[in-house]
Amino acid sequence: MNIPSIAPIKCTQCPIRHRAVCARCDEDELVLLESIKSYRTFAAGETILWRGEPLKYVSSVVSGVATLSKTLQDGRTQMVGLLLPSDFIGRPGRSEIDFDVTATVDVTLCCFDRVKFEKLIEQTPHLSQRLMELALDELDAAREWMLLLGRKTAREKISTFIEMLVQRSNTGRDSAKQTVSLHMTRDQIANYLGLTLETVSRQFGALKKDGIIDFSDRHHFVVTDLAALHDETGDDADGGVVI
Amino acid sequence: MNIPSIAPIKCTQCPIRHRAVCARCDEDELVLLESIKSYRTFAAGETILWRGEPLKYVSSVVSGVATLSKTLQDGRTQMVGLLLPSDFIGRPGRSEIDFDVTATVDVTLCCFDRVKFEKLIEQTPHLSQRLMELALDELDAAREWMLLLGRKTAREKISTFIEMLVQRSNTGRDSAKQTVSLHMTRDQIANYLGLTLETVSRQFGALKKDGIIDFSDRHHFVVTDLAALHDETGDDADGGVVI
DNA sequence: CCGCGAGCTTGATTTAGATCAAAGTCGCCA
DNA sequence: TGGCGACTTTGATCTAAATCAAGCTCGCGG
Repeated sequence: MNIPSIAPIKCTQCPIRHRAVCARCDEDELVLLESIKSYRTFAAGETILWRGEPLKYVSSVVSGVATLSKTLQDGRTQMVGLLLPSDFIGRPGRSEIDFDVTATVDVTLCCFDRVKFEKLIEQTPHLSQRLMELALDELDAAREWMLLLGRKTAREKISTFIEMLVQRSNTGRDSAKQTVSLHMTRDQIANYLGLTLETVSRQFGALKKDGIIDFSDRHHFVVTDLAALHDETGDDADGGVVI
Repeated sequence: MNIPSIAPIKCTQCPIRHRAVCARCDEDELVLLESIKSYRTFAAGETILWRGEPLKYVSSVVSGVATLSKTLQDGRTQMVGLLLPSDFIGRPGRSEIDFDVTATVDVTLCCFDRVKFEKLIEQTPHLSQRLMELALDELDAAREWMLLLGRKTAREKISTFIEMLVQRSNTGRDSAKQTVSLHMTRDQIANYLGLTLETVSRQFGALKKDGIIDFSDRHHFVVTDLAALHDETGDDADGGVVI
């Protein structure tokens, strides 16, 4: 549990300044936010929030990756969201959330006192506008995932997952063969895709055998044939981009 | 195609006034909305919007039921949302949507010119605040559905679906045995639950045989044992409500 | 350097739900 | 009033993925 305690960053120098809930805020608004913010860190594996726990803070992910998951009576669980830097946790106007939030790698959060944040939202259109955008983006992602969970085969699920990782790691740079890192265990991937860990393992094996991906070790691989990968996702041409 | 052409209603007398995107607006703001609104009706079965089609309007459902659905290359489809009165269609800042919207029964929409609505949002915090709430509510529903699609068995899916219908039809009144109406065909239900229509039919049959529900005809039934129904959903006690 | 344990792979078997295939029901229009 | 077509039920069979069951790999602490 040796978590590096990060010194609070000035909002103006914050790495997620232009994408987080504060993206549209001007200098004056940032000052107000700055006055109610504090940083918190969580080690990989730690639970950030339990389902039903009273929400003292809402927050933005500054660094790391966290997951949202829901559980049935008998313990079956389904991941219902993946939080990356700039994503928002919590919702104004509700004092608890209906899923668990867990850090998959070390996570740093920028936390705002929930009640104060709610008051700020009433007075700061830039905040509610941005939060609306973030919520609508997440809604789009959730719907894409519903299609995957409801209708895709195991191979299509894994291919879609890999394609998503590639798109995420292609941050602007040339889209040539890049090594993709899996920060999640097979079990977590299974949880995300609505599969079992054995099926995940078998499908990775099959894609490797078919010459579509190539593992260097269990957590790193290269996509050797992006077009073939896309064909395996079941999505129609260029998912979403209009021709 | 004999759609009753509804005369535009004054916002102040609108049945969804207190729940739709305009819920938080004051009298002055309503006047502005009224100036850019128009009504449109769609017959049962008609497509309201095609995926990728340029969005000229955003709108609120005034009456009827519409579905959002996504389709894979080979035609498999998954419903990703159910729109009831007061739900919102479209998103400011994006000129198209990534799913089809279809009327399941006759639908009336209150439409706003998209570009004008976007400008109004910039100046009207009450609109973006409400739209944020609506989006967050839908996001909660989508996540609940992801759990269902990813992890529930056919019987659990059908039971959850029925429980949802009961909760919707219990509008305040005493929760005694009420007749529940299915406005959807078996095929549409299958689409919603990530099943096939045969499985839906068999599970309805099984629940009837087990004395949990009782059909009067194919589209109307009574839940004879609500507690037993809940036990079949796989959810833990009282789904979401804290004790 | 060894051994332990978490995570992963691989194989055998089972099963829930899909798929394929009739036949039954019912509203509706001619 | 009869028959067509959309919707539904029911049955037989098939199959993708779950489940059950060993082993394997590899990083880490003693």
